[in-house]
Amino acid sequence: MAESMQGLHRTHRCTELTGANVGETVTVMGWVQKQRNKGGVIFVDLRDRSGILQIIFEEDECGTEAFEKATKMRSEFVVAVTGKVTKRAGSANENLATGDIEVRAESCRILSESETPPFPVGVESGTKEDIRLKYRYLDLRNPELQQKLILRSKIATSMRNYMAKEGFIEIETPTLCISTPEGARDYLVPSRVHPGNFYALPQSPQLYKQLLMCSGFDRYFQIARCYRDEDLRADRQPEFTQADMEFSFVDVEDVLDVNEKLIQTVCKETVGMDVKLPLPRMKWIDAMNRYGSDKPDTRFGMELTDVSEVVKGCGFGVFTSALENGGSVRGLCVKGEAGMPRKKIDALVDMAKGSGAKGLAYLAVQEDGTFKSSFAKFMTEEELQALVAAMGGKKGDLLLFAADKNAIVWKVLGQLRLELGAQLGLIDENKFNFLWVVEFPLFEWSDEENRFMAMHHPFTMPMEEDWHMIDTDPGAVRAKAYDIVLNGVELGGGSVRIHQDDIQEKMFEALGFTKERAWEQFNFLLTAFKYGVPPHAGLAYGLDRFVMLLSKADSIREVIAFPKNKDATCLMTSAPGTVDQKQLDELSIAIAKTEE
RNA sequence: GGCCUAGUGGCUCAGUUGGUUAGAGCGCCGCCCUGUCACGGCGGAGGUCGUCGGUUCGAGUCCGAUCUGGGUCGCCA
Repeated sequence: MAESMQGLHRTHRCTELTGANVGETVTVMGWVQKQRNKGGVIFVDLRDRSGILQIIFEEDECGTEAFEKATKMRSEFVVAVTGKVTKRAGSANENLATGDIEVRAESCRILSESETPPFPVGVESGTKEDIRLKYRYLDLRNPELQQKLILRSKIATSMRNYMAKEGFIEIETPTLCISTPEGARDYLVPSRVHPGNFYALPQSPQLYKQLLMCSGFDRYFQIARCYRDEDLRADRQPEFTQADMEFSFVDVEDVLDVNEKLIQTVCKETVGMDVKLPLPRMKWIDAMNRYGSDKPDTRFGMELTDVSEVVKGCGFGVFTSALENGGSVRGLCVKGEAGMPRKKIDALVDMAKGSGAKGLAYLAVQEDGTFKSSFAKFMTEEELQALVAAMGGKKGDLLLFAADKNAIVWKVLGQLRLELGAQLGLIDENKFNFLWVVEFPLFEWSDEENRFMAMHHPFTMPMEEDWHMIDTDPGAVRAKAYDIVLNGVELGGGSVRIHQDDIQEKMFEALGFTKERAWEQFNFLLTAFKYGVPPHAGLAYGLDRFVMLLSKADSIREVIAFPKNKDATCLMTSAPGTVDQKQLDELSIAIAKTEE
């Protein structure tokens, strides 16, 4: 029987009470974490979002009625207790913030009873994630999870405050938008009023914020929900949150400068971390050459080495044919791992194949100076020695090589590097390495589409010094685009936008758009640009990832209150679900039968 | 869509080369206990091993399919 709380007022949260409150009569409310019945005395650990407080029930003090209720209290009952704060008579509990005090109950109410929960609540239980997601509201009672959401709130608040102070105006943009073709798949929303027409949920407020610049808002900021209908990962959800900004009358430096200070401020205010400025910068090409990634984890070394020149003309066909096809040969030097068991090496080879390599060549420099290698027989001793020297290989080192097109070699070795870094414990988990990656290519070639695609988006400003190559060698043109990377995770990215119509036209041309098609798809933006557009630039953070990293969570799901699983299903609500025929009819939608 | 991985009482797990009534800890229920806080003591309930099919005298244990969760590749301008 649940009781009313009529006439009761909570005076404190559990851990708001300290020794200073001894003697006060207080009323606390929360969930029963644990009841310990000693017969004549009952202890109840009461939990609220602040933490845990011990309540003690003794029949002489609280009366028979309250004592009887305390007897019935079970885990997750919601109770209210009024009593006097006292120093504990017994020993203190050092594990609790309130471990030296307790509340001696004078009366209590059971506000809500609870069935036995499906898994232990409020503690680390090791319960599988699908069960926890189904009962997310219970899992969220866990203090660790609560702390992550509280940190999220602090980060968002800190960002807002900073941006406001810097003169940014927070403006909401629509979530019912027009679908645009480039980029990720859109989530579509059918229009009832316009049968056969669809809104798209925004993948980002990109175009709107550029229009706001056209409107003269000068500095815009928004914490915006975004949607992408692509397959999920540990750090990807179908809906996620961007901390989004745009500036007028600026260039790259201005954007980076404000954002460095933003990062410094947020880190200091939320987790007390000091971030030294300026943040390091790395050109995209250097990031790829050194780390095989455009979001390098610089917490450890093991950088890639390009040995193309060294193996040119050697006897190993895999290497030479890769070079002949315009590719490269690069390697990783894994210190002290010459003795790595064959099985582990094979696993690395499989991993390399999984990311597109045809194979992975290895060479172990054994302690006696001899080589154990998958390709030594194809090369002369001199060639091998030169290769080892180029790699900086010493006795006891394991050298791994990939030979292919640059894109594949980078990817394979970049991934192996991360895997080995993790396996060998090279990563210092206490480091927070922020890094700007700048001078991204403007385009990347798509084999699938057989054309150049915008690496960032079609409104990204090329670097002026590269513009002359737009016709002759578009792949070599760099963009005024930048990413902010933290510990190997892309935290955010942005660019300077094109505000000159001739450049924009050329861009569309390079991307294979006809003028008509470009106008068809981006009509509103291109029209707006005809009426006076300021030079502008911006950046957006993946807020979820930011929180994930600052809270040291393993998955973005831990910092989102109600996340979806990897198939984009909500295990709690079962969304997405089917709808009534009536609803479909109103939307003029027929479901194509899917074969079993 | 591909690959890897897991699926045994409410939770976390064990389960040997396939062999009689499938185990443990926690939790749960009952009784006892006035200083516990991973409380303690005694007693008890609860699973047919994700599902379907196959091999076998016999399957949690082998095979096939399938479902569900997680990771990953493709994908994510």
